[in-house]
Amino acid sequence: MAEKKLVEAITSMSEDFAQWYTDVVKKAELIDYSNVKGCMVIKPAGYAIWENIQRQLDERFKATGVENVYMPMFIPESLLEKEKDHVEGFAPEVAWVTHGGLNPLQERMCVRPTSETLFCDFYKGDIQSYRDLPKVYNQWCSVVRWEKETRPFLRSREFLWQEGHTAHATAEQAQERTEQMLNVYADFCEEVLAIPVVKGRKTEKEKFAGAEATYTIEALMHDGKALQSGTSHNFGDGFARAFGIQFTDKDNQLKYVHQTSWGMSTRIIGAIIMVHGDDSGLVLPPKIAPTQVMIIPIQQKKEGVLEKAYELRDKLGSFRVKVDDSDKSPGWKFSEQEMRGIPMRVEIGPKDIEAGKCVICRRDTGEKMEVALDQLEAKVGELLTQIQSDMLTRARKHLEEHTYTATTKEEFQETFAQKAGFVKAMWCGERACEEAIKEEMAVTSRCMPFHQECLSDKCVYCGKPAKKMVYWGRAY
RNA sequence: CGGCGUGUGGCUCAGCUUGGUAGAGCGCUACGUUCGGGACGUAGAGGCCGCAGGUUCGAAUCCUGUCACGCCGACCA
Repeated sequence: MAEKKLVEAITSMSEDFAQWYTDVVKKAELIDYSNVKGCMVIKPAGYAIWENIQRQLDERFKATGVENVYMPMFIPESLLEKEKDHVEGFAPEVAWVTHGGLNPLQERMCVRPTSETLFCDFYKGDIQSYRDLPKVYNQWCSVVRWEKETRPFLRSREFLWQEGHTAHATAEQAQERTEQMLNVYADFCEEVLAIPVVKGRKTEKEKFAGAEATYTIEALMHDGKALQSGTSHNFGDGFARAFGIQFTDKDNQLKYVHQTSWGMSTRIIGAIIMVHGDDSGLVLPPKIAPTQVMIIPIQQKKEGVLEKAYELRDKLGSFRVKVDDSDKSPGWKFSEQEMRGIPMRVEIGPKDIEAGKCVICRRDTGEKMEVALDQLEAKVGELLTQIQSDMLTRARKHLEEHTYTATTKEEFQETFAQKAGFVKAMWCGERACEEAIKEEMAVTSRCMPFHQECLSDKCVYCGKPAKKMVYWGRAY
């Protein structure tokens, strides 16, 4: 992290974390607020991050056999209503289309809040035989949920995401796909975004409307709040029964398919900001940064300086490099590069050219060093790799240092009163108990991790026999 | 949905109490000097004061209504 605060315009994290977040989002020019409440304008710097996420995630999907499709953005009311739990979960937050031009519609349609019902309606006609299975489809699209309180990336009324929807012949295959995709998300977060996550299963209370089981990856933000960063659901044959999606199996029996769905959204950009950012602005992991290296010429009007800068850019052609040749002062450009989170900076001026070297500076640590021009390419490659891995190490340390345990109710309350982070504690498995915890302490169960530990044999809250260890926390 | 608050150049805001015909800083444009941590000078462009009524000789300012946005709560992946 940079030693001192270099940019006055950004509120420091310790002063007001929410304001810091808003300042970073604006100063890094990721978005602009629009005149449509709860909807944001994603600007080039923000959209380029999303494009990198899309490209790298899509490659990982395709490697597991996923095919992309596109579904309608409208859902007729009768279709949305077919699965009871699902409609109950989403009805309070859908936007309705009631007119076509000047005429009222016979049946109103909602703008998709998620597309399970559309995929089910499609699969119903498209699947007849076991030979048609599995279906492993995904779509990149936007969805609409009429949120009352909105924040850039974290919760907006329209957001971009991908939603995968699969249909399988057996429950085992569906479960396997559910876990496979959760692992794709977790690996992507750690390897590309340098964000460590906790993998686990949601409780009944927190699971997706209509799912049999919901799995999640939970990340910990710098302020100690949790952010659900990706989900994967196993629907069993619930939707198949509601929609009548049947196939004839090898044994000539008519059976219902088993389905899954999984998604990751632009919300993950909020996680990148809140996991890696510092008081000078955004800090992007090299693998996701639209620009990895910014070359800043010093005294660029002096003969040969700009030419040298362009020459270095061409020499660094295997990375994503830009030259800031605007007529701002160097100090301005430094701040700009820092606010935007560009991982590395190269300074090149007349003195450097004469000495055959340049100055490079890491965004994550602020460390500056001199490098001979003929070693620049190797050094940049080496440092970008180092930054990526250091960022993950730092984030992992933060996660570990802000994960606490509690075995008694007093300890549980005390920890949340004094610390911000995850608290691992045993739970009896009863919904009423979970609700009481939320009511009394304003924390929710984040997940029941795959890596279970036995901290005690009693529920941390009610003292009844414990069934699961749960990660608890305050969430975005 | 409930409580509070705010609408004045692109942005942040002053002016409103006590009506007299719109200001500052930043940003923007042009030219020049600068350039190793947000440089400076000179000249310039840009606003029917959220909207609609009303009071008045005269309204950014007073009155009524309305719309939008923000924050806090409730709800919510």
